[in-house]
Amino acid sequence: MSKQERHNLIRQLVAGESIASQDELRRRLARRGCGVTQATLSRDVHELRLYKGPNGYAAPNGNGHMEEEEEQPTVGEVLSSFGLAVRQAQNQLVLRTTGGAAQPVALAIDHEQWSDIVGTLAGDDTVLIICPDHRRASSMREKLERMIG
Amino acid sequence: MSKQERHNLIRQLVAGESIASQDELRRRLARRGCGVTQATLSRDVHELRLYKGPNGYAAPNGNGHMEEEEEQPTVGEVLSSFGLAVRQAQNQLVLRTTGGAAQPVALAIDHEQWSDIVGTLAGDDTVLIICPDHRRASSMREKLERMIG
DNA sequence: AGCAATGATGTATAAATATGCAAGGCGGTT
DNA sequence: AACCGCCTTGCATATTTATACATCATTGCT
Repeated sequence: MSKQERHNLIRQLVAGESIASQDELRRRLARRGCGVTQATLSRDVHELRLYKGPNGYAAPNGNGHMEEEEEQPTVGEVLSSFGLAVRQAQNQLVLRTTGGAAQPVALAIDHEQWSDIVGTLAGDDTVLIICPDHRRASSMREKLERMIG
Repeated sequence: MSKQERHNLIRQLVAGESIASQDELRRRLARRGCGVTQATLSRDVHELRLYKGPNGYAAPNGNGHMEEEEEQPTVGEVLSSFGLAVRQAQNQLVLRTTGGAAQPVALAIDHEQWSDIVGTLAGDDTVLIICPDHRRASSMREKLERMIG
C-alpha cells in the first residue's frame, strides 16, 4: 500500500472512530492490511496535521469526535422550546427559532433522518429545510407546525 | 493562585500564543507567577479539553492557531477529506460534510466560480448548493459524487 | 476536637510521541 | 549499467505526556 493510500485510510479511520493513540491507529491499520510502525504514523499524523485531544485524534477543522451527547433532544422537544414559525416556499421550508437556537434545532432534525428532508442549514435564528418537492414540503410544514404548538 | 485562576490564565495563553509543549506552557505560567509541575499541567490540559496539533495547543472548537492557508485547497481535496454525500432536490444540492467542515468546503466551491452553481450556503456540516435548474443540478451532483469518491 | 472524605499537587515512572540515523527502493541522468 | 538524488520507512532512543502513588490542605460531620 502506498503512502497516499495509507493517508486516505488514516483520514477515514480518524473521522469514523475514536482513536486514542498512535499504537491503536497502528493496530486498526494493520487490520486493514497496512502494516507500518509507530514512527511512520507519527510522521503521518504530523503530515496530515491531525490534532490530538481529549477524545483522541481528529482531523483539522474539527472533523473529529465531538463530545458524545448522552442524549439528543427530540425535534418535538426543541421546537416546543425554541420554534416560532414555519413558512413554505416550493420545496423549501423556513423555520424561525428563538435567537441562537437554530443549530440545536437543525441538529435534532438531522438526527431524525426523515426521508422527506434532504438537508438542513442553520443560521442563528433560522433553519432552512430542503425537501424533495412541494408536496412533501407541505406535509413536513404541517408536521412541524403541530410540534411548535 | 487557585486552580480556577490558573485555568483562566492557561486559556488566555493558549489563545494568544503558540505553545508547543507542556514544558513551554509551564515556563510561560511561571513567568506569570504561577508555578506548577508538568504533571499538573497535563491534568489541566485534559480538564480544559485542549487539543494538541501541528501548531501546538489549542482550545476546543478551533479557538487556536489555524493553519495559514498558503494555498486554497481544491474542491477535490476538501471533498475527498470531508465530503460524505450529496442529495438533490430540484435545482438544489445538499452536500453533507463531516462536522464543522461545511465552511471550508463552501469556500473551495465558491473559489471555482463554476457557472453551473448560482451560490452556496454553509451551515456546520451541510452545504446548500443552488443551481440554475434541475438538469445542471444533476450533472453537478454527479461531478461532486465523483470527487467524494 | 477528631475523623473521614475530597480535591489538588508533586514525584517518579510508565506510556506515548518525535526524531536522528541508516537502509532500501525508485526514478532520472549519464 | 552505474550513479545520484530523493523519498519512505524501520530501529533505537530522546522527548513529551499521562498516571500511580503519596502527601497535604480543606471541608463537613459527629
